[in-house]
Amino acid sequence: MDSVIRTAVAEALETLGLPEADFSIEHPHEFNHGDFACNVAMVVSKEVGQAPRVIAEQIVTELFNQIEYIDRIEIAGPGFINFFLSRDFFVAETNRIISAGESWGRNDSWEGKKVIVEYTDANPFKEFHIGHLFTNAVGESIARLFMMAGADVKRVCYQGDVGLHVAHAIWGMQKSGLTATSAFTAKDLGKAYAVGATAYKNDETAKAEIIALNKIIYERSDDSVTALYDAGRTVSLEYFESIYKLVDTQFSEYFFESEAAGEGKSIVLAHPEVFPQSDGAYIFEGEKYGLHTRVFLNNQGLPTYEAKELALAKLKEERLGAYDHSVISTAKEINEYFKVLKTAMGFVYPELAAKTEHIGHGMVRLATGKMSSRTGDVISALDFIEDVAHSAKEKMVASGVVTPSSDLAHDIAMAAIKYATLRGNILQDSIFDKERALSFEGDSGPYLQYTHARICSVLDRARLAGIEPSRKQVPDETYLVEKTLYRFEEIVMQALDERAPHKVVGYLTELAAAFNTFYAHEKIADPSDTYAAYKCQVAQAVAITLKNGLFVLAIKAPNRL
RNA sequence: GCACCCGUAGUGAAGUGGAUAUCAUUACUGACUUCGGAUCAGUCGUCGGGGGUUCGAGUCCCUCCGGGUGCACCA
Repeated sequence: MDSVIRTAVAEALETLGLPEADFSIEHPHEFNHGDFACNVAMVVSKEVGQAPRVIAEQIVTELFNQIEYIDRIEIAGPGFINFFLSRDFFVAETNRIISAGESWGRNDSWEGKKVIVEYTDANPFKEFHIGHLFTNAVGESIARLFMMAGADVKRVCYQGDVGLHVAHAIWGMQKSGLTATSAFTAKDLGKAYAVGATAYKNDETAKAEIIALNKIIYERSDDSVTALYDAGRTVSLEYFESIYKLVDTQFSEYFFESEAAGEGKSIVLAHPEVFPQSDGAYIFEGEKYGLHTRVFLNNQGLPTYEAKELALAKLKEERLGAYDHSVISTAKEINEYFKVLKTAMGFVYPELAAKTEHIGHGMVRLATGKMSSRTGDVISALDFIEDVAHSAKEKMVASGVVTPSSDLAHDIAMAAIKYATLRGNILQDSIFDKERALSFEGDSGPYLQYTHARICSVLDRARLAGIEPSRKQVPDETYLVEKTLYRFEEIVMQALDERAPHKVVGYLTELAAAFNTFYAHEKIADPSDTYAAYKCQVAQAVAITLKNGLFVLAIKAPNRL
C-alpha cells in the first residue's frame, strides 16, 4: 500500500511541475493522523520557495479520489499529508489474513535461497547458562525470520569440545575424583571446570599440568584421559539436547571444534603469505587492515578458535551444500576478533567470506557484574527455566487449574523468557532480572499467549452459538485493532532486514493490547448482535497474527492456558 | 592508551531526521447481574552536559562526562 501511495505522490509532483524529491511514506504515531503520512511538502518547500501547507494542498487536490482504498486525505501539522484507508481495505485485509492462515506474514524475499544460521554454540564441559539462552533466542528468531522470507534455513550449532577450557574441566574432574564410570552430572562438570580454571590462573604447577593435558586430549594419547573426556562429552551433550528441546530449537547439523581443528591447521599452513610466523606462532597481521593481530596457530602448533572457524566455513559448505548466506550469531565480545577472522577469510575463501555475516548481540549481565563460568558465577539456564515454570504452575493453580500440565508450564515459562530476552534491541546488553521474568503481567510473553488463548476461547463459544466468522455484515466504524493487523507483513520484513526481532515483539504487544481494548469494549460472541460474525472474523485474524508472530519468536501459542 | 557499542520517567524498554517523545512496571484511583481479571480505563513521572548541521534533532556531526566490550598464543 505504501508503494501505491508513493507512486501516486511522485506522479502528482510531476503533473504539478514540482521537483522530484526524496520523501517518506510512513505510519504516523497516532491513528488520528491517518494510516500513512507523507512529508513530501516539507521536503520540496524550500526548493520551490512556497510554504509546505500550500504545496500540500496542491498535491492533495491532485490526488483526490485517485488512490484505491484511500478515502480521505488531510493536511496536518507543519505540512504532513495524511492518508486514511477505507473501510473496505480493512475488511479485505481480515479476509486475506484468514485465507492465508499459517502463511500469513510470509514473504518471498529469500525464496529459493539457502541460509545457514549458526548460534547457541555452547561449549561442552561448561555450564549452559542464561547467556546461552539469550544467544539461542536471538539466533532462533533470526532463523525463523529467514524462514518467513522463504529461505531454506539450516540451523547449525558449533560446539567447542576441545581446547584449553576442556583441559580445565578434565583437570578439575581428576582433582575432584570423578572417573569415566562414576555417575556425574553436567553440573559436576561445570564445577570441575571452575576448579581447573581457578587453578590455572593461580597455580603455576597446575597451569603446566593443564597445558600438558590439553595436548594429551588432542592427541588421545592417554587411555584414562580419553575415557574421562569421552564420558564427560557425552554427559554434556545430552544435557544440552534436553535444553534445546525446551527452547524449541532443532539443529540440522552439529559441528565440533575437534572436527575443525585439523583442517584449520592445514589451511593456515597452506597460506604462509597470509599467516606469517611470529614467536613460534602463526598469526594474521590485522594492523595492515586497521584491525589487530590475532594468533591462528599457537606456539605448540595447536589451532586457536580463529583457525577452526576458518575451517568451519568450508565444513558447512561440504555438509550442507552450497549456501547463499551464512549468519553467525554470538555475543558481541568477539566482534573485533570476528572482523579479523573475516578479513583473513577473505584471502583464503573470498567467496565464502563475502556471504558470511556476524551478528554480535549484547550480553546478559548480572546485577553484580559479568557472569563468569571460570569462577562458577553463572546462572544455569535449566535452573532458571525450572524456576519460571514453577511460577507459571502456581499462577495456573491460582486461576483454577486443578492439575497444571508441566508441558504447558514450560511453554509459558519459555514465553516469558524469550519475550524478556527479545523485547529490546539485541545489540544492547541486558541485566538479568529474575523478579521481572517471574511476572506475567503487562508486557510479557504470557500476556501474548493469554490473549491468543482468550480469542480461541471466545471463538469456541461463538461457534457453539452458531456464529462463524464472516464479513457479510460489517459495522461502519473500523476498530483500532483492525488498523494494526495488516502491518504484520511489513513488520516481519523489516525485522529481518534490520536483524531486529524486537520489532516483532513490540508489534505483537501492540496488537494484543489493541485486541484487549476491543474485547473490553465490544461483546464479540453475542448472538443478538448483527455484527457478531464480523467481530469473530477480526478476532480470528488477530489470533492467526499472534500465533504466526509468536512462531517467529519461537514461542508456543496454546489454545488454553 | 587505542578501537567499537551504549546513556530516554524510580525501574526495564520503544522511537527508518518529523506532528503533543510511546509502552510496560512501580505508587495511587476506578471497572465484572456481561464472551478467561495473566484483562481494561485513569492519575503521577523522562531524552547525561555543552556546542553545531537542518524548515524540523532523542535520532546526524564535534566535544565533555558516565557505563560496557575488545586489544598475541582462551573461546
